[in-house]
Amino acid sequence: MTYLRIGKLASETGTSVETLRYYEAEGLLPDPRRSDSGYRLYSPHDVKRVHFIRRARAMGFSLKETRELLSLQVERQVSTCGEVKLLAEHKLVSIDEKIAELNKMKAALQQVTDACAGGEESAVHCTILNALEQ
Amino acid sequence: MTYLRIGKLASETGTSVETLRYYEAEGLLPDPRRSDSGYRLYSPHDVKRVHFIRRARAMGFSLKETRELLSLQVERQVSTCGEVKLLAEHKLVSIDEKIAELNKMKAALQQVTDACAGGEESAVHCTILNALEQ
DNA sequence: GCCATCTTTCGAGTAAACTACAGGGTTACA
DNA sequence: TGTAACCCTGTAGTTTACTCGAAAGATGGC
Repeated sequence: MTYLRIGKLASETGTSVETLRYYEAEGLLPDPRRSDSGYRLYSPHDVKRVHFIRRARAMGFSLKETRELLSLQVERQVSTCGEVKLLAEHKLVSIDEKIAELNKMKAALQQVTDACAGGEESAVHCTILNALEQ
Repeated sequence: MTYLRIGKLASETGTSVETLRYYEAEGLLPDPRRSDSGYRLYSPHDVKRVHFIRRARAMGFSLKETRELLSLQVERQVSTCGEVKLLAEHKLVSIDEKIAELNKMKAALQQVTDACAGGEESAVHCTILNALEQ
C-alpha cells in the first residue's frame, strides 16, 4: 500500500530515475517487487536504503565502498563494529590525502598569483607564465 | 643536432610516450618535425613546453585550461597579464571549493567515527551505520 | 647480419558514475 | 476517450586523461 514507483522514489531521495536503475544494476539496490504491469515497487525500507546510499556518497564513499557498507549494514549481526570503523577510517585517510594535495596545488598557485601584478599590460613579463616555464 | 626522439622526451619530462602523442593529438603540442623515417623530433623548446604542461597539471589545471595557458604563453605580446591572472584566480577558487567540500565530508565522517567504539562486538548498535541510516 | 629496442599508426580499452535515447506499454485524470 | 505523464528494456554516449595492443618499419650495437 505504501509502495512507491520509481519516479516517486527518485523525487523523495533526490536522485534520478536513471540513477536508481543504475544502482539496481550495480547491486546497490535489490531487485524490487513488480506491479502486474512490470513497474518497480519500492517499500519504505528501500527509501531508507537509497538515503543511506546518498549519505555514504556525500561522505565521499565510492559506489564500491558504499556497497561494502550496505552489506555490513545488512549483516549487522555478523559484522563487527571494528570492521565498519576501519572502513570509515581508511576513507578519512584518503580524504586527508586529497586535501593535502589540493593544499599543495593551492600554495603553488597562490605564490605565483601573489607575485603577479595583473593589469592590462602585455604578458611578456608575466610572472605566472614565467613560473610555469621556470 | 640536439633533437630528441619521443622516448627521450618522455623520460626527460617524466611522461610516457603515449601521453606525449596524446598531448599532440589534443593540440597541446604542435606537430613536431620528423626524421626521414618519420620519427618525431623534438627541440629543447619542446622539452620546455612539456615541462610547462606538467607544471600546469601539477597546479591542478585541466588539459583544457592548460591549453589555454599555453596559448596565452605563446601570444604573450597580445595577451595581458590580467588574463593570465584571472585564469589562475579562477582555478584558485575552484581548488578552494574542492577543499571545502572535502572538509565537510571529513567533519561528517570524523564525527561518526569518533562516536564509534570499534571493537569486536557485532555491529548491531554501530554508530556509524546508525548515522548513515539516520 | 642479427637481434633487441625504438618508433610508427590506428584503433580500442579503462575508470567512475552516471545520462540519454529509442521504441514501446501503462496510468491518471478531465 | 483522449492525452499527458509515467514506466519498461536495452543500448549507447558522456567526461577526463590517459593506457594498451597489433602489426609494421627503423636504429644501434656486436
